[in-house]
Amino acid sequence: MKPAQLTQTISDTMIDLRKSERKVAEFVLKEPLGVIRMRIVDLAQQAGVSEPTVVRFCRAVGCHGFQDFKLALAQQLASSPSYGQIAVTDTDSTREYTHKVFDSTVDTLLKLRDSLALENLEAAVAAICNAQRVEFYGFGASAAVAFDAQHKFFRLQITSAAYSDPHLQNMSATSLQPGDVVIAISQSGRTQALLDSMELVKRSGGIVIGLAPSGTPIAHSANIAIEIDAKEDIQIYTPLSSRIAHLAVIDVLAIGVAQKKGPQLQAHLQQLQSGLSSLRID
Amino acid sequence: MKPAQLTQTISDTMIDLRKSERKVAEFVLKEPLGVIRMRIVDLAQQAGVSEPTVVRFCRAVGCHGFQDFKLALAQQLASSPSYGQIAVTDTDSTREYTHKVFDSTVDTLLKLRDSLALENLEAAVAAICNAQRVEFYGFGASAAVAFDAQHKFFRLQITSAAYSDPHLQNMSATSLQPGDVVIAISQSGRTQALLDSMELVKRSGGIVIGLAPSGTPIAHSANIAIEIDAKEDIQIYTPLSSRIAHLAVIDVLAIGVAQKKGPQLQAHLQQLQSGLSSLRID
DNA sequence: GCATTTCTTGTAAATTTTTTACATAATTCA
DNA sequence: TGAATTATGTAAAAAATTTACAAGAAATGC
Repeated sequence: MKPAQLTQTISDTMIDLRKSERKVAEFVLKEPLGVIRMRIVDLAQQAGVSEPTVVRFCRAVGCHGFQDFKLALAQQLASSPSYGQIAVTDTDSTREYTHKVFDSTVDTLLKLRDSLALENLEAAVAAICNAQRVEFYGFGASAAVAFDAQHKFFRLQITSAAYSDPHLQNMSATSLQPGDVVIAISQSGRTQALLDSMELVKRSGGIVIGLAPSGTPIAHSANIAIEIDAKEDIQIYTPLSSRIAHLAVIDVLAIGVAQKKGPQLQAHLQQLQSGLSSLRID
Repeated sequence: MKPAQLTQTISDTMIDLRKSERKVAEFVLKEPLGVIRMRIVDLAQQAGVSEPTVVRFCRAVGCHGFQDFKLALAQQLASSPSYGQIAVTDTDSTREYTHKVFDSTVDTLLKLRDSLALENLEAAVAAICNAQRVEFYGFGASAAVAFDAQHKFFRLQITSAAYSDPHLQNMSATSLQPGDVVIAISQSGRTQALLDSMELVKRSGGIVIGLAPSGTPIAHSANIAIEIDAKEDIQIYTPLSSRIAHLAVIDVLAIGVAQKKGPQLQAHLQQLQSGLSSLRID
């Protein structure tokens, strides 16, 4: 019924439109973000046509009326915030680049949310719950993610460790028991040393969960691949959003495990909390 | 400005609402998908209240009026298909909590984006650019943030270190030169050991940038406070979103520094990139 | 426990916004 | 070029939203 991509429909319908309706179409495509806050009179004026023409345009693109049209447009724009150009330039003000950093991060997260393979997540959660030991391997920016993950899972009463040193990884990998889990984290998906460690894990009978971009060697090599295709900012600084994307996925795994472990955990966490409070001041 | 996750806002605001407004809130949360196609009369009737009450409800949750409210709701639903009526399947609960993690993270980020004190960010960037050394201190979950930050700033050709050990922090703090910068990261804002380290830094003439919730001792004690009030998930696990919020702020700082350092950096980063590629496979 | 004040909520009116009806202008085709 | 057709705008009607206000409920003080 409702076209998923309204702007697409508008482009497609364009040739069938009358001259003044086309003016409306062009204006909408040029400034879709502005349109969703406009009244019909504003849009009519700005497009240089009369109000009924706007209504006729809305009907022509398959909507029931103007309100209906705005709603559909708003929905489309909500799912692709990238409509507003996100790229930090030299001349950006503090406010601008702050917004851009947040917006692009949010954008990455929303896209990732909808592209995650749920069955792999479930498999990963199940594997983690069954493991005696859970370890996190990562280098560079992924090392910080690994340590964060370790901290988080440790709190969930899971024996976990994080290694960012290939020697330590190798040593630990060879001592794993069948069923133990290693989560290999890589933003590039192509780190040779990590692949080597993964090989050792698999030889020990361990299960490797890979957090890496799809189609990369690490995603292929993992027993359970959680593919994370965060749009890399190739500019000034590397793994920015992708790192946060990885953390979010770790969070999802942690929640999944927490849910599975159930209420036994609650008591433990409360205890932990009271222990921590002695380190804090009022 | 506009709440990203309207339903979240509605839940949060619920306690402040009057009885009949709450009826509207409950109805909206129960059937959000239906509401976006309703007129104000329909919603009023179905919720069992009068039309002005609906308008008052819309205002109470931060919208300008009913239309505005519907628009915001539509936008959220467009980006959270989980709200759509989907038959309960085996994968559904996974889907649900996955969405919750992402949605609440996004929510936190957007709220933070609009509440950051820009002038403090600018002051922080300026301080970092002037420093000979930049160090990151944090414990627990904030330790991972500190290491991530260290990694990021190191790439920007800034002599940086990260310590999550109070002894190392103290030793390093006493050896700082005036003008050097320490970024103290705390999700609680009340870690005693961190406050002690900060005191030492200040005695050495160093500048302390504090990343902590507003109104906390660490925020007060810092020379430049960047207040981060991420809604803590009191549930199963602690610092979840707040940790990502801290990372995002670090990103903003890094961008700010990168921008100030200007193009001289570009060449350096390219060099770095080619160096890294030897560690990766094709 | 009653009177007074304050806060809630609905009714009805006013305003705003959208849509329809119709007339005029523009275009097409013979 | 002129009749027919289509396109567009004007103005009025309808619909929807918002405001003003009054009645009712709850809370507070005496």
